[in-house]
Amino acid sequence: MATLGPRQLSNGLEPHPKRQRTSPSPPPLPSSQDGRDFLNDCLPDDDEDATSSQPAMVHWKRPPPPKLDPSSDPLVFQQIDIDYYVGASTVPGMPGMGTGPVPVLRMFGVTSDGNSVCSHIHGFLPYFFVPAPRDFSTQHCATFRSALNTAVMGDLRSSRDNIREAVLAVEMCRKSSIYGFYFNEMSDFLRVTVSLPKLVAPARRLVSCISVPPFGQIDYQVYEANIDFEVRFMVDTGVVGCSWIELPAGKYRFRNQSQTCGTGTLIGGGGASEMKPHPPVTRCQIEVDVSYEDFISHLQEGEWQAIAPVRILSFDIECAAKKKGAFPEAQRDPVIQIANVAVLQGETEPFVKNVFTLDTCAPIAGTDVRVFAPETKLPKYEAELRMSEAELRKYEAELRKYEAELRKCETQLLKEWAEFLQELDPDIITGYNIVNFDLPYLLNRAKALKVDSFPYLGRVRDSRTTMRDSTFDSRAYGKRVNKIISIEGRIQFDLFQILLRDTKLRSYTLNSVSYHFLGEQKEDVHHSIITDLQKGNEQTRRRLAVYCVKDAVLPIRLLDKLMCLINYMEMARVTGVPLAYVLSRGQQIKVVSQLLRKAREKDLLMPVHKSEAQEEYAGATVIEPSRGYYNIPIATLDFSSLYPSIMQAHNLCYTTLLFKSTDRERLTPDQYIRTPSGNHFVKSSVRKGLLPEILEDLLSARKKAKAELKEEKDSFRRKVLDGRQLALKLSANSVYGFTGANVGKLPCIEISQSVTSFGRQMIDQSKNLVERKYCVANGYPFDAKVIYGDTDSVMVRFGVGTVAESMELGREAAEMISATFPHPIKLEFEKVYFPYLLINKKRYAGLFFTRPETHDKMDCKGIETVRRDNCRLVARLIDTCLHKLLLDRNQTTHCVCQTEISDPLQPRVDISQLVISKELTRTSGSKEYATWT
DNA sequence: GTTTCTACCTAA
DNA sequence: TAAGTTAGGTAGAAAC
Repeated sequence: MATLGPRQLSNGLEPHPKRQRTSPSPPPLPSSQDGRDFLNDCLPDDDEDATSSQPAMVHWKRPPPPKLDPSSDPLVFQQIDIDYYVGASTVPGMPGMGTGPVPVLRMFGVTSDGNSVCSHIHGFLPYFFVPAPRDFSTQHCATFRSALNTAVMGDLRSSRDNIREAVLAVEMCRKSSIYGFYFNEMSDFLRVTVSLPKLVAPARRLVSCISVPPFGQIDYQVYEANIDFEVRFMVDTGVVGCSWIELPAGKYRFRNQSQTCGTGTLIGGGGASEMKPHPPVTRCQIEVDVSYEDFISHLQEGEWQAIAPVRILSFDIECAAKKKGAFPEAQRDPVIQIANVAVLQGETEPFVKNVFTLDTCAPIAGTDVRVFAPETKLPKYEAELRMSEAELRKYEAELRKYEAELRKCETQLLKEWAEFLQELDPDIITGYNIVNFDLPYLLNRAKALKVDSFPYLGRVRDSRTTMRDSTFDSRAYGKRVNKIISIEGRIQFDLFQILLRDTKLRSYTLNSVSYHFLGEQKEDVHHSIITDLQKGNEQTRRRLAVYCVKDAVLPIRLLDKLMCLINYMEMARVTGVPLAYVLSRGQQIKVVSQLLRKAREKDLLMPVHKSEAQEEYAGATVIEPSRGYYNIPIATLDFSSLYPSIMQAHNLCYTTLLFKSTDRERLTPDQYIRTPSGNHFVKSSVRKGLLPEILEDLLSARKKAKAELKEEKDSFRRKVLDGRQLALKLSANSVYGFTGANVGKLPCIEISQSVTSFGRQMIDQSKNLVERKYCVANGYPFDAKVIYGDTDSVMVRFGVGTVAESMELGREAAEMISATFPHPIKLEFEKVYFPYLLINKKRYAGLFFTRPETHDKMDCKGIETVRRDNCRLVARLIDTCLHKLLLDRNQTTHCVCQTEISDPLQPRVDISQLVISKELTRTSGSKEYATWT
């Protein structure tokens, strides 16, 4: 699938009419302190074309959409956002027709030619299940529906919003619960369909309150009543996040290409009643209607793995506080600049680079400067003492006039920026902290200036962009307070939030992040001088604009380097959730999405979990460390993907869990297992668990990523592939976490405690096996000893003196031990540490060898050097100590240490006793000093 | 002056 | 509403 190049983009497009080139030949760029023009690195110069009246970076409209004939041409696009709205019923032959408002799903996406698409999807309705009462039959469905409908409608009272029917259908079906093994037997369930997603909650609550004769009131366990509507839809229609969607010819209907769809066929089957086409409601180039039963979601194979030429806009704003150095307030302080950079996914050069400036600004090479300047100039201010009263009054009047004009300019700037955004029509909006700063500031500022046309940044024309606060509290990510900004159809891909989620850095300023990932500093304009630069002249404002543009360029470059978009799209595809979920939600929803898909294939239902206080359960073993400095090689053996492999090997799943001893009695002993924690599960020969299947999928995807990693030469792309395989591993690991999630969608302590109990048993067994085999009694020169181990690893001192010998024994031992465990459990030799400093549980360091010749790196775990809750100086000091201890063993320091390390096997040096008194840490100039004892 | 609890962060 | 897990080190405050 070819991506769209800039050449095609500009084809036939006029430059933006409002744009005025500020100068035909830009003056020289200002230089940074070291004399190097730091911007040349990222801003391509278009000087060669300086005399042209159509400079680069001004064509931002999308290519014109092709003329499609819906009766013969399919419409194919990559969907990037899915949501729903409540609208009037439009599709004939669907349940709920004519009963009032119905939910309509919406897919936003991009075609391979770079056209934006919105597809309204009709006819899909929310539902949930309850077990059918004993002796229930189809003839009872109507009574049941009516009783529940009455209850829900009564519950709605004043908030009915024209809803005429709440419960649309009650049907019988054969299903089984996912939770527990019931001999593969199906039983009768009732599928309750309601007219709107928001009615699921009251219906689910009231279903246990109604009395349906002759069954009476029943306290139902409800199933799948807690599934997000989008996820429900995607699971049922086989759509995964960011998949390619094909609307076959004859199955969809245009809203905005009246010239090509004059007599389009009706959606939902050849009824005689010709429908009037709906007018378009979005700003997408192609807007269509389709039935939820009539589209194809392509599996991510072959050409359907491609990524459409998605438009990414990065922007950054500058605002100037009235008071120097104060934090700007949108109520009072103006937005003085907005820089915008746009690229197509897959390309490195931006096709738009501009900056909106309040007041004049000198030209910047390669950047379209759009000036919003007042006619009058800022009046010259002389020191008060020198001005006469008349002069002062005149000055103040001029100042007021100037400021009023400036306000008008700012209003215009905001207005035109919103228009620019709509014309550019980005699929992805990025930047640095845009969600919690730039966007709220712009929205608040537009409100303060009464720019009524501003807060319409989404793709739905009349839908206002709104803001609200939300808190995200998870044990894994901690508590986070964020703004939620509604920009329908565009994904807010805030790089700051992404880095906060995916990385653990000491500092998250754009500057330090750029340095960390791009090896490049951005020279910060300190916020205290922004106001002065703005109050200066067109050159000082230009300087500010250059920084502003750079702040918009950097997120794009970071996004590209870290391959964030691709990785997130991959994650959405693998786990099946919408792209936006990967950014804004936790791990659980991904597991739920996968679980629901697998369950659906087998007619299994997920119960709604009633949250009650869960018991705590035991986790992993940490082998008591034999603390010390080891001057001989230590081999490390690891179980790869321990918990996932345990779940696979022992078929641990909701669907294989045996609750009652009476159930076990119906099985032969070879049909089930007892886990070390005393729980029982049927073997895969009886029924294969869903969780093991999901894990197989994830781990095979990981294998693929690792294979690609092996082929990849570019070091940064290697890191990215490494990141992907790590993400898949994390996803696989979170399957275990999901079953143990205390406040979760479906915790199952039997599974999680069985997993950890197997793990404990395995690490014990590995320790025993290796120590029992590699001993003097068996003819080996030394008694091997496991000096440490944590969860899935054992560190073995074989006693041999060389890395090569240690590796040889390590490989052999790993193979020997692996053979004692069922597939796919595998203990692998991973590395040798030599020398190795074992300080404490979860605190150690060593030189890391994967080949006998040279060490790969110095590996530090849990020590101050890798922790972020101490000052950098402490980390550096400890790092130096570790270098001296591990690397310069025969240097001066060695002597210092040597007095304490007489016998390498007898620990003397305990680095944890190096106490650093942080109070004595001080800073002088650019250097830090520490006093330590 | 010791023990206990809490916050924070990391290992796996 | 939605939020992966337990084990465990270290530092400093609070409790005894």
